[in-house]
Amino acid sequence: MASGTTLKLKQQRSRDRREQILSAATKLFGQRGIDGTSLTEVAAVAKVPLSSIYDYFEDKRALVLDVPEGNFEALYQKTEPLLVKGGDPVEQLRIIFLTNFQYIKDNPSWGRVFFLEIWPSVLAAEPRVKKAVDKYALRYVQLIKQAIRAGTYRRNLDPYAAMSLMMGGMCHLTAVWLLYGRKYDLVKKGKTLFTTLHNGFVQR
Amino acid sequence: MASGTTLKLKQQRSRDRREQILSAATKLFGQRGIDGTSLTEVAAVAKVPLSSIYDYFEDKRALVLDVPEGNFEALYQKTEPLLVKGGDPVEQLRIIFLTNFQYIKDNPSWGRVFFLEIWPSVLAAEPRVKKAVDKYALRYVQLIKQAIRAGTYRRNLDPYAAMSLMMGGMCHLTAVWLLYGRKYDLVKKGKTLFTTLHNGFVQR
Amino acid sequence: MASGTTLKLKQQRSRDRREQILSAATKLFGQRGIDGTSLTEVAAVAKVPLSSIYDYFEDKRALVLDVPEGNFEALYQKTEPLLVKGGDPVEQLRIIFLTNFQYIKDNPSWGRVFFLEIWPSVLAAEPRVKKAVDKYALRYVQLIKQAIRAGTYRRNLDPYAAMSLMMGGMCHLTAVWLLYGRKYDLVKKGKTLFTTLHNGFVQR
Amino acid sequence: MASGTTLKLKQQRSRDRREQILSAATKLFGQRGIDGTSLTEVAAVAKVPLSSIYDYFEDKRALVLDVPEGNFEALYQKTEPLLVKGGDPVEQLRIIFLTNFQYIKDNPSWGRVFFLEIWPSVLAAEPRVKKAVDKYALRYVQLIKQAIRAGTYRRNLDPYAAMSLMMGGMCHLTAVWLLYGRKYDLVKKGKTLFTTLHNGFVQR
DNA sequence: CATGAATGAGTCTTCATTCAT
DNA sequence: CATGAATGAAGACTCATTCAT
Repeated sequence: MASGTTLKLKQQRSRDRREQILSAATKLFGQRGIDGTSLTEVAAVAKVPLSSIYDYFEDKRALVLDVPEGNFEALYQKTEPLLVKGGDPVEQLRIIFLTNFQYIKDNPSWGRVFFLEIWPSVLAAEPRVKKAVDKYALRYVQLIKQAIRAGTYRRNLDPYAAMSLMMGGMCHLTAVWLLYGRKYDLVKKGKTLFTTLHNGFVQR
Repeated sequence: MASGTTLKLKQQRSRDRREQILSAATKLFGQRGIDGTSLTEVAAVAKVPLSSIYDYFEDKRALVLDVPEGNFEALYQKTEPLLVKGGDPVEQLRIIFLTNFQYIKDNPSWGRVFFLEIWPSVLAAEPRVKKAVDKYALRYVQLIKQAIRAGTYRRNLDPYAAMSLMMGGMCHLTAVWLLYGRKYDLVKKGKTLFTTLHNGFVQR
Repeated sequence: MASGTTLKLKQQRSRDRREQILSAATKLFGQRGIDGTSLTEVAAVAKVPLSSIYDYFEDKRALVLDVPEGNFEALYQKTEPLLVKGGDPVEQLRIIFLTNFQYIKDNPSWGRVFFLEIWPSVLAAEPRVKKAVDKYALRYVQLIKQAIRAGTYRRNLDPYAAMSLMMGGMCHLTAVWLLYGRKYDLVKKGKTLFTTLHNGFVQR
Repeated sequence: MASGTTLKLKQQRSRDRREQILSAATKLFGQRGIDGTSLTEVAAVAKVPLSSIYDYFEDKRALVLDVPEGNFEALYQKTEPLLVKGGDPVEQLRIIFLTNFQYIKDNPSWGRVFFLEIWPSVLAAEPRVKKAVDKYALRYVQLIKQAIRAGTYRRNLDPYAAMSLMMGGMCHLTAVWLLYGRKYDLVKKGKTLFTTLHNGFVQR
């Protein structure tokens, strides 16, 4: 029993440390960029010995890749409950889009890392991240296709171009928001974005 | 006479070397990222001794900053002749937007550096680059405003959101195009983008 | 117990390496000058990897500054036991002066670095070194003042000029001794110096 | 004739440039130290193309060595007229000593280079400088010996130790004067130094 | 003599990563 | 699992010096 308890405690502690490291990494990567952040710094901020990072992550690359993965997971968990299964595809698109803005607003560090570091970086070609991004993008494409089939969006709308506009717009808006000091309400601007795009997508 | 010729030859040679370095840098920065590219590599690709880089650029930062500046210059020179002064603002917007896609298509290296490295990076906060980018973005904003005033675009269109969609869409489309091996016609996709956005912008 | 022993061993090893580096630096700085000595050379002589130097010293400057500091400490520890507290100020002056010569004789490397590199260099303006030097010089001044008050040294003796003569004489004598191959007995010459100066200082 | 005139003009110009370079070097060496000064900087201050330095000096070492030599020459020319041939050796010693202080006061740059850079540096072992310094020092020794023979200075005075005190005192005083911002009258302090030393040298 | 341009050899410094304990 | 210490490999940058003209 004792050893079982100890084990659990240890596992808990392990998870905590892992989180500490990931969170420190996210913060620092966002602030100074991935290449501008040394593992020594990550360790310092995470209050963990440098070499302990290697107990949780294979190497720096693995750590970098885990940052978006964990956040994508969290984003999904936030989005899922809000989606009314079988509901209007456009409404679902709207929810997904805006929830993402909300998530960025709540986790600007991650926004910074993802939109200014990971996504643009060649790492997006990195299978693990690419898969997550593709999966996310694919969802947009599918909902757009559904909306076309449902007759809400026009027949000749290119679902991929449409998705590019949604993701690109989000990326640009977020980048500007971050670079200029988060002076306005990101989610509100996100709504404007969605409306404008929606106007361009609908059947007349 | 002779010395004049010599001088010209020398100046020509200098310009050439500078171009070689700049071009090597653009290429490598796009391929491996700015931080992932060492000046040693730049020198090797440019077929110039490492220390010669310092004859033309103050330091690495200066080299990095010169990449977008030079290309912005070139982009302007390509765009300007195409613009019919006093013409329809929407048509001008279209030309500027598509010329940019054409330029990227012709200079994918630069597209890579700019859209995947410089623009998203904190460097966009770098005065010199920021100025160039702002100037470019402002042009979009102004034309959109003109189109609103002319009644072509709807009154309640947020010109900045609209610009974000145009630039973000371009960025995303380019990134995907680059990351997935330039398999399709970028300019054509750019046209689709413009049409879709235009549809969302117009007055009904 | 075991871990205690291990810790001590580790600490011992660390101290040793630090000493090795410091000693190599002292030697090389004296031989080739500070600027003429590369950290690569220091590492080689200390038989330590170059990057390990940075485990013990912040940077080259810190290493340079640690050379005089450590030796001043050692010099103090040699001098202190010899001073009879409350004794004759002139006798104390004599002891301090001659102990320094003895220390130089025993550690010519340090003499070289200190008198030919650090003291004359602008580094003497470096707060850390300046403080140590000032403290040392001040001692001379105070003892001279005491001797004046005691009536041993003449009323109109400028204590600072007197100190300059003592320190300058030591510096010059040491430099010559070093540059000309340590051919004579430094301490003996030091005694001559002291006597001559003393003659110039006393009340008649 | 014409060519002769041209030649002379050229020679004059050459001498000027040489002086410019030497003067710039003296200034910069004094300010930043010899190793801290690059030839590029010397060229910039001397307003001469970098490569022209090599038309006048074999290499940096040669330039460094020429700095004290030229100044020793100038110092001699200042001192010589003041010396009454065949006069009292002590008086001559005094004149030489004080003229040197005056020269330093008038040319603090040189003082800095010589006392803080060249003299203490290993360069003093450099034959050319060593010779000049030795010659200068020898003069002191000879005058001191004369004073001993004349019965002014005591029989058992070690002329070399006496000289060390004079030169060392001058060096130390100058260094302090320079490092602490030349706050007091150097020549006046020099007089105090001489008097004190003289007191220690004389026969009783 | 004059000089702009070029360059090779080095310097300090950083950092991801390993390993013994 | 934990961790302090160690290190190899590399990077940005400098500078004395050369050379073609």
